[in-house]
Amino acid sequence: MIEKILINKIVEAVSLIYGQTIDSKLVSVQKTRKEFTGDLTIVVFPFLKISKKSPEQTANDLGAFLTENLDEVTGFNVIKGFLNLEISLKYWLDFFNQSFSDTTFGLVSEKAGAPVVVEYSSPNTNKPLHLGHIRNNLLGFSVANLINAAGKNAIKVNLVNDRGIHICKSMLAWQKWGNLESPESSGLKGDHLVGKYYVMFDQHYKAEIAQLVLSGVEKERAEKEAPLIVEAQEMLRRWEAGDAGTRQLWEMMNGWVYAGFDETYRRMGVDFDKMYYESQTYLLGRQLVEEGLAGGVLFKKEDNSVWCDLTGDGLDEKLLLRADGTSVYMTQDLGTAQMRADEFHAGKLIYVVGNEQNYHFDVLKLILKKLGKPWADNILHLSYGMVELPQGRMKSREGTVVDADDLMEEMYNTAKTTTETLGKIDAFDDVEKHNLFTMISLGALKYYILKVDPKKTMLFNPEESIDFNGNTGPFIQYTHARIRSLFRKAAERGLAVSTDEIPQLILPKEKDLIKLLHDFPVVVHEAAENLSPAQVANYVYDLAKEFNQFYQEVPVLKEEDTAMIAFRLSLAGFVGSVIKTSMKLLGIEVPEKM
RNA sequence: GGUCCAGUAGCUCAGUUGGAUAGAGCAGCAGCCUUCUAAGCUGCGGGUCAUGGGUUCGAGCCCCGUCUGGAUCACCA
Repeated sequence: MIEKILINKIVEAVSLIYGQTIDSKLVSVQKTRKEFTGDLTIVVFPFLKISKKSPEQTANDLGAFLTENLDEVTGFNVIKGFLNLEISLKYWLDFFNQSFSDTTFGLVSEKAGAPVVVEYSSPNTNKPLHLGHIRNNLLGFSVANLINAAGKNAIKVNLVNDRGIHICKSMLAWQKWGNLESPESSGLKGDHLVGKYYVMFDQHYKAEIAQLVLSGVEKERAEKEAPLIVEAQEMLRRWEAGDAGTRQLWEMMNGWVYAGFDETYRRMGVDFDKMYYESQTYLLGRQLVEEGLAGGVLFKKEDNSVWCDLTGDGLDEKLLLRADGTSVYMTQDLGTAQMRADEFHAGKLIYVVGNEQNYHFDVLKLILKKLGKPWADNILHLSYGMVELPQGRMKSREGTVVDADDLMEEMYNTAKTTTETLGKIDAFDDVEKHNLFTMISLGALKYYILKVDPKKTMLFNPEESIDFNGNTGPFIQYTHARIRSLFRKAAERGLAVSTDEIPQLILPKEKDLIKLLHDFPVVVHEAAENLSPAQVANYVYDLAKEFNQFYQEVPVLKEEDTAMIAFRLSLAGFVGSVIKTSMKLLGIEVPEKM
C-alpha cells in the first residue's frame, strides 16, 4: 500500500532532516487534485513548526528525500504547502498485474475475531412490510455483507414481533368479520390479508369511540372502554394463559403472515441465519431483573413494579417489570441481548433499528452496564433515518404508506417497459427477460436507497426512483453489461486477455482507472467500519462513470496494437469484476447483457 | 420544556482523523450514434455550505450562540 510507505518514509525524512520524531498521524496523504500534476499529495503545514522553514522549502526538502529514497516516487512539484508526488508507472502496473484477475479483490477471505450479530428487519406480524422496512432490510443485509467482506463472520438474525395487543386486534377482527377468509379463499397474500383485518379493527374501534363520545362519554375514557379494545385485551390475556383456541387462531394467522413475509424477503433477496420470535423471548430478561434487584442496581416501588434509576445519567426512571409482574419491551431486550452474547460469543451486537428508538438503545446499554455486563459496550445501534415521501412522512391513517410488494411490482413493470422500449434484448427468451427485469428493478430500488448515508433522513421520490439514468443502479449495471459485451466480442474474434506484454506507456484515463481500482480494498474496509453501504455505492458509481469516460474516448477492440487490446481488455475486465463485487455487497446483481 | 439529530446548487445527494479554486445526478440549454451497447459521453448556466461569533497557517467539517425542520422523553413495541 503506497500510502503507508509514504507515511513511514515521511516520518523518517523529518527525523533525519530536522532531527525530530513525529507521530505518523500528522502525515496526511491524499489524492492530488485533477488540476495539478502528480498522483498523491502530502500536506506539509503540520511540519513547519519542526522544520522552521517556509512551506515551499519544507516541501522541497521532503520531496527531494522521497524521490531519492523511494523507487515508487519518480518526481515531485510543490505548490504552496502542498507536495505533489508522482508515483512510478511501475508501481501502478505491478498492482494491476497482481490484482486484475483476482475475482475476490478487495475482500478479506480469512475470518478473524469474534462473530458479529446483525439484527435487522424485526417486523410486526399484523401488517405487511412497507418502505421503511425496505430501508431496514437492505441496510441490514448489506452491512452483514460488508462485515463478511472485511474478514469478520456476520450472523444475520431477525426478531419477529409476533405477539401483543396489536396482533390480537387483527385476530379479533378476523374472528368477527372474517367469515373464515383465508389466503387461499381470497387470493390475498397472507400478510396483506392479516393487515386488512388490522385496519378493519381500527375502523370499527374508532367508530365505537365516536359513538361513545356522542353519548356523552369523555374521549379518553371512551378509548379505554370501547367494547372492542376491552375484548382485544381479554384475548391477549387468554393468549398469555395459553388458551388453546386463541393459540390456534394466533398460529394460523401468523402462519399466513410468515408465508407472506417469506415471499417478500425472497423477492427482495434478503435472508437470515436465525429467526427469533418474541413469543419465545418475551419472558426472558426477568432473571436479569431479579439479579439486578438483588444486587441493588434496580429498585421496587410500593406497587411492586421494578425500575431502574437513570436520573444520575441525565435520563428518567425506566420501568422493567409492571406491578403485576409482566415484562415490557425493555425487559425482553435485556434478555435477548444476554442470550446472543452467550450464544454467539459475539464481538459486536448490531441492531439495525430506526433513529426513533435512539433513546431505547441508550437506556438498554446503560442498564446492561449497571447490571455489570462488560459486553454492553459491544452493542451498536445502527440508527438509520426515516424514509419520507415528497408529501412528508408516511402515515397509515392517510393511506400514504408505500407497500413493499406493490413497490417492487411497480419497479418491475417500469423496468420491463423501459427495457422493451430500448429494444436491445429481443433475442432473450421469457425467463431471461424476467430475470433481467427483476435485476434492473431491484437494482434501481436498492441502489436508490443504499446510496444515501444510513444515518440521514432520506426522501423517496417515486418518479426519481424509477429513473434509470445518471447516478442509479441500472447505470452501473449497464456499465457492467458493456464490459461483458466487450468480452463476448473479443472471444468471437479470438482475442485473449493477456498481460504478457504490458505497455510502457499508458493513457491518463487508464491510469485514473487503475488508481481508482487501487482504492477499492480501503473503501470496503471503511464502509464495514462505518456500517455504511453508501460508501460502496458512491465508490462504484465513480468507478462506473470513470469507465464510461474511458470507453468513450479510448478504443479497446478497435485498437490496432494487439498487446494494447489485451491490456485494455484486462483493465475493462478488472473494472467489471470490481463493479460486480461492489454491487454484490449492496445486494444487487449485475447482468451480462442489457 | 429537557435531550438528541439534521440544514451544502431549483430538487436529490457526495464531500469521514480540518487542507488547494466545494463536487455529482436530476431538471434546463447546446452538441456527439453507417464504427467496441446513446440506460452512454461532451459542453454551458446554476453556491453568502441556514445564520452570527470563536479556535487555526488553513473551517462545509471543530467549539459557542441564534433560526428552521425532525425524532424522542409510555406500566406501546
